[in-house]
Amino acid sequence: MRIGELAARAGTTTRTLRYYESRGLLPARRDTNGYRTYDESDLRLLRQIRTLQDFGFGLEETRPFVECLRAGHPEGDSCPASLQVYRRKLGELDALIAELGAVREQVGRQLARAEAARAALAADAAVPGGPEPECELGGGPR
Amino acid sequence: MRIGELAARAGTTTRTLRYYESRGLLPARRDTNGYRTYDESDLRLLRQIRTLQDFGFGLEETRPFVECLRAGHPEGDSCPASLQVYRRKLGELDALIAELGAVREQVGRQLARAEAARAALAADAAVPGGPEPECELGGGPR
DNA sequence: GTACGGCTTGACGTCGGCGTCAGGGCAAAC
DNA sequence: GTTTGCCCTGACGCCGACGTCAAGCCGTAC
Repeated sequence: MRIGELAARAGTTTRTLRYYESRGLLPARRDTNGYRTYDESDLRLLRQIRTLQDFGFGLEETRPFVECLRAGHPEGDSCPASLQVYRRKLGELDALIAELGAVREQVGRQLARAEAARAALAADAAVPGGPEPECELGGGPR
Repeated sequence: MRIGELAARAGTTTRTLRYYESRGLLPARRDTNGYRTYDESDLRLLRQIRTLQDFGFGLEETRPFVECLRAGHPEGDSCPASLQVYRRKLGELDALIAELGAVREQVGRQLARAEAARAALAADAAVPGGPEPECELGGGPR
């Protein structure tokens, strides 16, 4: 099969395949007119790459999986190097999720605080004789 | 104060301040020799920007906060536009955290599966007369 | 013949937030 | 006078995974 068909079957683009080839990740045979030629095994490699990419793996991180498959192993993660990538990724994910969770909490607190401040201002404005607003925001009369 | 001092006091670089200025986020007055001049209020604006940047906000997302402060409000998040940014960010964070959590789970399952497969192979290799391995990994005959 | 779709290589563009140089000016210290 | 330190503008570099355009070849259909 040629590059367009492979791209379509993997749900990607020809540009992407040429890029992978330029990175040495998915080399192609050439037929007589210079066109790239692929077979079903290439489709498997490509799908492995795409799956990992969808997980957020960098291209280089997919290499051990691809080489594992190319070495004849039944799965891309049948090799120790692939397992190492999995483990490293899990650690990165955990760290990132923890960090994002902390940020989320911080932002949530800031929002709650700011909303409470605004609510206080509004209440002040609504109560005649209440505290004076600090600026044009509250817009209360004096 | 000049650019170097402001940068130092905010824990950032002069390059960063010039960049913010180029984006219209933190304009500077100029003294007679063309040097940028800042005051304490600029330091407040800058610290607001930096805090949000540390939270992962994009530069454009910090703009409402900066403009809020510049308008004379006591806090960068005293304005509705800032609250909107907070809320949008919370949504993005929740979505991202959920997505990363799902990925983490998937990767964790893949790792567990792959490790189990390797353990099975090792056990097979250790037990004479056990099941045959599939490839040179286990190295068994057929 | 020619029009068309698919293929080729090469190279620049994208996005954000700066880093890092190149080349030169201003002011104070020695 | 000259060295030192800070300042200026302008412009390219970076990172990743491609998108997109340019210019041209291959083969088939009309």
